[in-house]
Amino acid sequence: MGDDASPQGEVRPMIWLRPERGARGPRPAHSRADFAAVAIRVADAEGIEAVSLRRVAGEMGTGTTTLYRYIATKDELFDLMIDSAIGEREPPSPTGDWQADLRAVAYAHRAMVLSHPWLATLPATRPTLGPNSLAWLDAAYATVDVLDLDADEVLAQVGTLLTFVRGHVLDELAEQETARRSGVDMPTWLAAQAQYGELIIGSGDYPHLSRIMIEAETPHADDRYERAFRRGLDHILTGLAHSGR
Amino acid sequence: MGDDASPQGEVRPMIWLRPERGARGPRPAHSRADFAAVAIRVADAEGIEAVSLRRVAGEMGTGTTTLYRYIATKDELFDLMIDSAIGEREPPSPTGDWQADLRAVAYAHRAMVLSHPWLATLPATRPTLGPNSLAWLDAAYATVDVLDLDADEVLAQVGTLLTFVRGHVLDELAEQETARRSGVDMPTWLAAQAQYGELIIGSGDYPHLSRIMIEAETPHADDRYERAFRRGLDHILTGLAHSGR
DNA sequence: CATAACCGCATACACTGTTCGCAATAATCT
DNA sequence: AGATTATTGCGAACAGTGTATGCGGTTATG
Repeated sequence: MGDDASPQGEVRPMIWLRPERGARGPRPAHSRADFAAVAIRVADAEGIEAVSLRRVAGEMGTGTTTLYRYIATKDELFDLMIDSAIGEREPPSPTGDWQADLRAVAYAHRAMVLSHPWLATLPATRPTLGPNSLAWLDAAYATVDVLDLDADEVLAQVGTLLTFVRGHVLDELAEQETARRSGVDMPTWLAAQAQYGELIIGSGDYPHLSRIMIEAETPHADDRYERAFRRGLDHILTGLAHSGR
Repeated sequence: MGDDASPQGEVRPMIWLRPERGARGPRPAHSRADFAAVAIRVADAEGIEAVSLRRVAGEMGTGTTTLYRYIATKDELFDLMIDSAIGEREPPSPTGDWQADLRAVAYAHRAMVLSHPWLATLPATRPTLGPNSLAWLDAAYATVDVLDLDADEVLAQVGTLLTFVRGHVLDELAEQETARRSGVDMPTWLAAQAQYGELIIGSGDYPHLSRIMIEAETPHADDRYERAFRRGLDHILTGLAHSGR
């Protein structure tokens, strides 16, 4: 019988494969980029949870379901937002010093996500494959392409780095995002958090955790995330340098 | 007037600080753990998006709004799920070989998330601070506590590692999760994906990306994620070993 | 010039998280 | 003991969501 074991029918081609407008009908009044732009504005100002189809449509003066002439699903609107935001910046161009270049890519990536916090949470389990995302990925690969490593090694190295960056920014944003979503201001939230810390230490369980919380200075510094990021990068780049043969 | 500049009122204490039941009223018919368990069952079977308050309540035979006697918000149900799932496994106990121990922690963490895919996406911007989560964190710190590094170094090292693990598992799950959510089976989805790959290569933009896609062998291997994970870990551990003085 | 494809949109549907109010219950205070 | 008070379970209702369907007007193709 062969392999027609697939119960489901066709896959809808992803948005990047569908033409922006059909060849027949009237000229569309807007563009994908338009909708992405206003959605980004809303997300930046009020958080990703404020982005609803009705809101975006309203903000642009069109009927709600008009959006479905441009996207097939809300997730596709997110795809547009992501790729559009990534397109705001040019990926740094390689200088030949691969360590410095990788650092630059990492910092640029971090800056990008920090300026659009919703970027950190959205692509969680959705690959971002729009043209701008691909350009950045290409740039990342370009920086290590000067070494003559085999392709698999390059893949692993860039993968490790980008993976770390994403994870780090998630941590970095967790704090302020949680505070924002719970609707309290940072000082209040930090105080509540500190109180819980005391309780953890006082409980006597978690001895190692407690020691760190007491002794470490980094968590109290204003630039703690900056420092954690640099240190993490150091660790990874050192690792890369020592394993490239 | 002092510093009442905080416009918002009180912070609702997080769920771990509120008693499981009040001292006054009738004995509750269920427990937080009960609700967490059934929510986990639903999420495992049908994905996190199938977890709604009505569904969980119905699955347990209670009225929908009864849930609000146990949790204050849906996010808190997620908190319970996360900590409960983490509690299914004991964190590995240190042997003294810190490199091997960190590896063990990393692999255990990965296994945990792979067995409950929704764990990867949920805690995105929400810190998980339940008792079981804290126990795991403590275990992670314990493994590197044998070295006499200063607290800040420990913090950075463990942070780097866990950050990497989380990011990696997100990648690892992205593929199957996207396929699942779009409702097609893996072969169909992979075929569609490969077609897009051809297009990327054919376009001529993205030269470095294309080279990797063509030359690398890892992406075609069945155990590609296994290998990527081991390689990433190698990079990081090497980095840690060389920077710990 | 008929036909077919496409745009914008109003209506409707099934569902979501959450608020409110009320009867029943159990611990506490007088 | 009896009155008081905090809590539990829950039905009803609300404001909001993403999306399917169908219809009249618009544009290009045969």
